Amino acid sequence: MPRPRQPLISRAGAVTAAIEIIDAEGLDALSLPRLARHLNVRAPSLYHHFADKSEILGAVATAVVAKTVIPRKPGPDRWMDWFVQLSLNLRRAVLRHRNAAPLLLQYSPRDMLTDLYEEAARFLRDSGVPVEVHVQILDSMETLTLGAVIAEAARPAAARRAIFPNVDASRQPTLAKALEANRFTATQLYEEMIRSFLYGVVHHAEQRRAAESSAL
Amino acid sequence: MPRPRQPLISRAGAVTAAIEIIDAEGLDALSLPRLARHLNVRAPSLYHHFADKSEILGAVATAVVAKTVIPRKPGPDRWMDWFVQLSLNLRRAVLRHRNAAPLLLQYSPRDMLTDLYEEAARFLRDSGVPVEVHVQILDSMETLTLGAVIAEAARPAAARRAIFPNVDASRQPTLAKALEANRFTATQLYEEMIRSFLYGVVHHAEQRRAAESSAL
DNA sequence: CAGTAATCCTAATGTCTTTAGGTTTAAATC
DNA sequence: GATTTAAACCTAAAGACATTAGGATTACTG
Repeated sequence: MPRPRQPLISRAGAVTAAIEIIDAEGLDALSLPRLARHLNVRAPSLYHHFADKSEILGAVATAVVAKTVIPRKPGPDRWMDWFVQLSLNLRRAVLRHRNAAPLLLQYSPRDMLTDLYEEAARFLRDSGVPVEVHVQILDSMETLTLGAVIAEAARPAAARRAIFPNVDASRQPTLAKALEANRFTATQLYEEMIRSFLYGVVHHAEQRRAAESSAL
Repeated sequence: MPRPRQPLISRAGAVTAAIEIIDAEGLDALSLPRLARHLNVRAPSLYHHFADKSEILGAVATAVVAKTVIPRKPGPDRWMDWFVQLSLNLRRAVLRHRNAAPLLLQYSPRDMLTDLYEEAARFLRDSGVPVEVHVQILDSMETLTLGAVIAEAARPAAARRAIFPNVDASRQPTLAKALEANRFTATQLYEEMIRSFLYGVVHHAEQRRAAESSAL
């Protein structure tokens, strides 16, 4: 076949098609022949636009995370809300393409997010949060958010409704009672996790400061 | 070749060999021919002991998590320490075979851990922690611990020392200062994350209770 | 307008997972 | 103890995949 008037493949188009396949049929279904067929093209042609398959997967990971909405900054007394909202937005973005979530492990978006972290660090500083806990907050927020959302996205469909699957009231009575007493949905559990963590960081840090200064 | 006097393959032996290969050469290096060669055997013979490759991977995931040491219970006033120690032990177990960590996503150990969660729920109850937050604690502890450790294990070797890679002091000055002010190692950050979260859960829950009762 | 580079193709290689079917021996049954 | 059954290995082969080599045609570039 000749070179076409207009390219049949574009990076963006290939990534979009890849995401469609992953969404519809899962990560394992994404093969180069499969992707090529979706683009009315042959598999080897993809190598003119990507070095190899992993480059495609990396681009998919980036595209998924890139759709995260960065919230508007509230006043300095509400900095926690900003982080909570950012986490929720990232969670949404990832869960929109939950089959692609495992890619975020291999193709970490941390490089992509460095500028966002600078912005966040400035926001923390301007909000009066002590600089000693900035890294703790940023690092933990990332592992927490990314880790939780990846783990949640990878959960099989069957186990998605129940928070704990396979709990037998006769064999795990205490756990069963705990499940009855729970009033949170999965999203709320996620938000509470973030919120509790942030609350814990500042208060725990304050405690330690007080203990250290009184020890002098 | 005839049937041997003693089986050449055992499930346990195959799993051990698989872990050795994964440790030494990574997850992608584990193919059935590769595993079979390690056992002085041919690839199709493995199908007499496992239904397919995913069953092997699942067994690997279980074996990795199974080495987690479950700490002895302290007094009820120190229940947080128990959870922190449990998380640290799980982290250790996973990081011992960090290349296998991504398997924990697909082959979740949650089924395996149901009895442990029952034990933990009883411990929470006996320690006087209100039953409404039991599920919150257990669920979050799992996603938090597993998510964080998987994310950390998947981090490329180059980025392992630095907590944030690719930070340029001229382009990200605030973040760079935050990194200077940080006094935690990766393990300590992990422990602090768990501890802050637990601290936050109980205090945040207390706050909400107080707010609700005063609203009556 | 000549030369170079882009964009697609077909063909082929080597690897992988998995199935089919054969052979020998161990275990179970009569 | 003889016979049957099932276990545990094998070779061969099918079908899918990632990737490379090399070729054709057209679009750009000077």
